[in-house]
Amino acid sequence: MSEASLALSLMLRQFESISSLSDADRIELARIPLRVRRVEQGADAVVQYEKATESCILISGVLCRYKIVADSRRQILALHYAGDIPDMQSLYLGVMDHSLCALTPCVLAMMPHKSMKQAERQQPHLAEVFGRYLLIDAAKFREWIANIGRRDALQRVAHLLCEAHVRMHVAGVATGGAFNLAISQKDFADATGLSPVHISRTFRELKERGLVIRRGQLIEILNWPDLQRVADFDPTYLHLKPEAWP
Amino acid sequence: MSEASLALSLMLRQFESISSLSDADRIELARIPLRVRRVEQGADAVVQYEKATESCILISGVLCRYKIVADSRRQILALHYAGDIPDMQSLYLGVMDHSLCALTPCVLAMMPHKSMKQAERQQPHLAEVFGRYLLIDAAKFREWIANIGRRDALQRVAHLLCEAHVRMHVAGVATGGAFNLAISQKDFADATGLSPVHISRTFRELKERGLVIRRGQLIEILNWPDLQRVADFDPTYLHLKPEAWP
DNA sequence: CGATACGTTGACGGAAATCAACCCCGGTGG
DNA sequence: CCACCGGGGTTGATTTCCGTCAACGTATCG
Repeated sequence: MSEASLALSLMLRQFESISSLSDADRIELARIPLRVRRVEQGADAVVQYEKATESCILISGVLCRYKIVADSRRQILALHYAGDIPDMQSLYLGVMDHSLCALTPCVLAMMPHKSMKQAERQQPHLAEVFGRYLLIDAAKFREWIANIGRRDALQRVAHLLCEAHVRMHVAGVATGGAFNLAISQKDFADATGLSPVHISRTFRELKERGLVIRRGQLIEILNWPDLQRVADFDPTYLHLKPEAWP
Repeated sequence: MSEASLALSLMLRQFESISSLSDADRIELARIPLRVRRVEQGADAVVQYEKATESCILISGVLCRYKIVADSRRQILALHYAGDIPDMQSLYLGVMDHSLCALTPCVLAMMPHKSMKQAERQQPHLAEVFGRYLLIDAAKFREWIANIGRRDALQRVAHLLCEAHVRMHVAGVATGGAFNLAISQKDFADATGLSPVHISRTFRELKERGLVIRRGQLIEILNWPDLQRVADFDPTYLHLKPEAWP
């Protein structure tokens, strides 16, 4: 399968997990021209204050949205996996209030906003789908706030892993009790508001408790029910269709 | 002015601060029937898992969106002031993934989703305005994440006050260097991910540094430029129209 | 092979949580 | 009128979690 057609099928699956698409919707989405773009690890795909004219589908790799605060500390706002559209909001919001960085080498499919708007006009239902996608994006931010604000280190990391596990399964980029998350402990730290050193200790504790093992890039979930319990994970906020969640 | 017409003018001002309305838009918005509802302090206006059929304009009081995590700790996700529409997203997202609580006695104007959808149909531009409003909502969540994740107590409280100051001015519910924020230190704590005791100490430090004084319900800003500097406050994320910000 | 990035571990320090006492103030009721 | 109460706020003492620093190990790569 070519990268562009892979991007299309990932996007379709993504939308079908939260909404329903008609054949006409699918055809219209397929009309959006895709330009493949590679971003090397550590490079920014989009930077804050930029004015965007296209959005991207993440075909492979892990990408994050982040902000830098005063003393150049980084806070990661969201992690994105294959199938995600991390900068959809730029379709409606002119200027970026945060940046996108490739935490691993990434392959993106760029969609011109012009074509996306055109698709919306042809199939108004697509506007609803895009809107729903963005609102669920916001719901994830809300959970992220609760995670950082009111959970301790163990719960934070556990919760992040729970969300990653579910989302990667729904997107069809992971199966079984393990998944690939090739990001560094520094990245985990910036995502959870902790320090890299403490992330190391936290993964040790997760292992000691028999919940999760991190082996290089692989996250192996040893005890899914207990992990959810420890993390206080309730996937309601992902607003998935019941069928989508295996 | 009646409460309902006050609600309308607050809503119009809110939308005009981030977008532009035509006369037709304004007329269509004015057609939405409003039902006034009072919520006493400490009561929930909307609760998690509920299926909403209307959204509200906050006419007066302070309202918050919050989540409860495992050990019944509360995390406030957003503060809302007069003119805000705190549950706009329920227009598109069936089930609530968080609750709304009145931190002070509140007066709300309830808008049936049916009428809002009708307004969108009559004036498609309104759908864009609603969408933009929701995307800016999400942008505030992102900044909230950065605030809690990577700033210390002093910066967090300072940032929260900066945002409140700007938003209340833009909404026209505050003027000059002081504003009314009748919420308890427990509420500040749950908003910033800190403890009430530490909020008390932090306000003391803000006063000692000559930045802000909190006198009962009144927040007096003593040194706005320095407060912004300490808070690392950059209002880009509010996506205001240049004219809106005095 | 060094060079470099990433991860681990231990020692130490610091920011904020917790605990507890106390204060102030507004309401209530004898 | 004043005693009593309760909610919020303040303050100090103590604890805890996590950050920082530093040393060391390990893997990858030119």
